[in-house]
Amino acid sequence: MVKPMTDTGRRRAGLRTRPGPSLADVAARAGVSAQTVSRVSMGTANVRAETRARVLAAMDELGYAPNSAARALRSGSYGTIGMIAHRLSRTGESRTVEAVVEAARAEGFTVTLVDVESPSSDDVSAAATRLSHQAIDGLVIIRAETATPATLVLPPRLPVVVSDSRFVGHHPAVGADQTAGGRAAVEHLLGLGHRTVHHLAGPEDSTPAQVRAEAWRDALEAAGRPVPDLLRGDWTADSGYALGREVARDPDVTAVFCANDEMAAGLMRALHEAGRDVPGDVSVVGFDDIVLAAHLWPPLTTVSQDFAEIGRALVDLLLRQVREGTSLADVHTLVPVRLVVRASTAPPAA
Amino acid sequence: MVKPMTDTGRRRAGLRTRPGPSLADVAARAGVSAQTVSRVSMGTANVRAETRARVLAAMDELGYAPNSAARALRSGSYGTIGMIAHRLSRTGESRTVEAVVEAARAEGFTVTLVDVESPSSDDVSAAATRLSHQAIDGLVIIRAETATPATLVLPPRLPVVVSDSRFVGHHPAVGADQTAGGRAAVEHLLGLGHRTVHHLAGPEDSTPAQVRAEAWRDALEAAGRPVPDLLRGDWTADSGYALGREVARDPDVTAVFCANDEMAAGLMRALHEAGRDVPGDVSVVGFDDIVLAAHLWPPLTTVSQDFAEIGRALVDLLLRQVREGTSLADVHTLVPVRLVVRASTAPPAA
DNA sequence: CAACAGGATGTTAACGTAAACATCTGTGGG
DNA sequence: CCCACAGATGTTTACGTTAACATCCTGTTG
Repeated sequence: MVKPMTDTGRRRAGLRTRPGPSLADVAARAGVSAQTVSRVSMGTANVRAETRARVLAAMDELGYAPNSAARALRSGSYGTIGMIAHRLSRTGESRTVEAVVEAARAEGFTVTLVDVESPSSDDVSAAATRLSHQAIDGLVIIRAETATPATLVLPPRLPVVVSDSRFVGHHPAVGADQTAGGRAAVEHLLGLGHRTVHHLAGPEDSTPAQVRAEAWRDALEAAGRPVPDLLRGDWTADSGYALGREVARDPDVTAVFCANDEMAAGLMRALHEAGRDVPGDVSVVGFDDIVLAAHLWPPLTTVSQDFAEIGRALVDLLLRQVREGTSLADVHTLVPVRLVVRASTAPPAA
Repeated sequence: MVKPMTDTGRRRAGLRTRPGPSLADVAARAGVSAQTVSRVSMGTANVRAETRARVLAAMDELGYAPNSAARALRSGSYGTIGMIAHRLSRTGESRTVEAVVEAARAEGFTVTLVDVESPSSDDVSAAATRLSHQAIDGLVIIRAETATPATLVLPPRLPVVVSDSRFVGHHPAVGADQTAGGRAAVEHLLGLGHRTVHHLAGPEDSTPAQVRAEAWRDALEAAGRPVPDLLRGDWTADSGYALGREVARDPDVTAVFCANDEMAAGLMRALHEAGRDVPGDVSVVGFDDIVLAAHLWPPLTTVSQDFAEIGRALVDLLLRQVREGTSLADVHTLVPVRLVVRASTAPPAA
C-alpha cells in the first residue's frame, strides 16, 4: 500500500483553507523527520545546531507557518483570552481593553474581542457561548452592567473573571475602588467649604453608577449634610448638558459631583452658556480622568482610575485559573483610585 | 486488540487542557454515532427530529461544547479576524476597533486583537507573525503609521487589509477621505472671511497627519492665500496646549485648523487662559468629531469621520479575500467625511 | 409484490501537530 | 575493547472533528 503523500499540492479543493506547507513538507525538504521540525518550531528539545539551521532554512524557503489549530488541538491550549465588552469605544471600556490586551501580551496571550448589543444577561451569556466555540482558554467580562449572577449563564469549565464587584462570590472580580473615589470627591468639595454636594448620576441599571451614588450619599450623611435629590443622567455628555441647564437655574447648587467626566463636560458647557462661572459659582468634579479632562475649560478635577492595573489584575486572576485549573470565585481585587485636583473646584463664593 | 476508549476520564494529566466531553462521549450517551452528533452540532444535514432531541439532551447533560481547534483543523477556517492596532484607547483607534468588531460579528467572525508598542515596520511585522501563529483567517492593520510598504513583512498567503492609503498597490486599503476633510475645514474658515488659516499638525511620521497638512496647504494655495508656518504637534492635547500658548501671543492668528480634536481642545484651553475669545478672536476647527467635541467650550467645529463605515469596509474587503482566496491589493476604498459646524468658528473680528 | 428512491444514520479516513517511546550515534570509563 | 550512557533523531499514535462514502430503513410506485 502506498504511503499517503502529504505534499502541498494534494489538498482537497472544497476546503477554504489557507494551505501552507506542513511539518511534513518542511521535514521532507530538510531531510529530517517531522518531529525534528516540530522540535525546532517549538524551540524546545535538543537539536544539533547544523540540523536546526537546515530546518530553519527549509521553513524559510517554504514559507512555513505552524498551524495553530493543530497545535492547539494537540496541546490543549490556545494562548488566547476571550473578552466581552459593551460599547467598547467608551473611555473606561477602551482603556480597560487596552490594558487587558497589554497585560495579556506580557503573558504571551492574545485577546479575542466580542462586543454585545446590551450588557444584559441574555446578550452576555450568548456572547460567552459564542466565544467558547472560538479558541479561548479563559474569559474576561468587562462591566456586565445589567446582568446578574443569577441569570448569567456561562459555559462550564471555562475560567472567568468579571470587572464588576457584584459578581463577588460567583466569579472572581476586579474593580476600581469606586466607593473610595466617590467619597474622596465629596469630601474634597465639603473640605473646600461647600454646604452640600449635588450628584449627577449614571443610569440606574449600571453598577458603577449605583456604587458612586451610594458613596456620595454615604459621605454626605457621614458629614451630617443634607442630601439633595439625585440628578439622573445616562453617562453621555448630552445628558450632562440637559441636566446642567436645570442646575444653572438653581442658585443653591454650588458643587456637583458627576459620575463620569463626559457628563461633567456637558454640565460645564451648560453652566458656561448660562453665564455661571466654574469654579466661581459652581465647583465640578468628574470621574474617570479621561485624556481630555486636563484640557477641558476649566481643567477638570476628577477621580482617576488605574486602568493599567485593572487590566493586569484581570489577566493575572484569569491566567492563574487557566494554569492551575482551579476556580477563584471568591477572590475580589480592589484597585485604588486617586483624586486629581485641577481648576474646576474652589471654595464657594462668599 | 482493544479499541481505545475515548471517555473523559482517561485524559493525559500533563495537558493543561480543559477536558470537556467530545463528540464520542455525547454519541455514546445518546446511542448514536459521532457523525450524527456532529450533524446536530453543525445544524446542517438531515437528522430525524427525535434523534436530534436525544442528542441535544445528551449534549446538555454532559455540558458538551465543540472543540474549536479540532473543528478549525478539519474545516480550515477559524471564524476569526486578526487585528493590529497601536495605542488603541485613542479615539480614532478605539472607534475603528469597535466598528470592525461590530462588522465582523455581523459576518459571524470574532476579532483577535494585538496592540503594538510602536507603529513601526518591525513591530507590526512581528505582531503579524505572532498573530499568524494564532487562529486567524485574515488580518486587519489599523494605521501602521511609520511602517512602509517596503519594510513591512507579512506572513505569506494571509489575506490583509490596511487602514492606511499609503499601502495602496501593495495591500487593499480603506481610509477616510482626509484630503477632502482638510480642504473642507480650510474652505469653511476662508469662507467666513479669514485672510488665512494656521495649521496645528500631527507628528511628522504619521500619514494622516501628513495628508491633513497637505490638504491644508493645497487649499490655501488654491485660494491664493499666504501659507503660514506649520505648527508641529503630536496628537496630544498637551502639545495643542503648548503650541496654543504661542498662538495666543500672535494677534495675526485668527483661524486655526487642528489635525485632531484633542489638540484643538488643548489649543482652546490655552486661548482661554490667555484671555483670547473663541471664536471671537480666534476660530478653531478640529478633526475626528470625538464624543466630547459637541460639549467642549465652545462646542467644536470639526471634521467627522464615519468609523462605522470604515469598519464595515475593512471587514468586507478582508472577507472577500478570505472567501474567494484572491488578493485585492489594488483596491482602495475612500470613505467620505463631513464637516460639522458648531460654535468654535465665526467671522474674524472687524 | 418487488424494486427503488431518498432520507437517516454509521464507518472510515484525514486534517497538522506533539507526546511517548524507540532507535541510532558517538564518547568515555572500566 | 566493549559497554553504558547521553544526546540526537525517527516512528507511532492520538488529539476531536468533519468530508466522503457506505449502509440501512421506510414508504411509494409500477
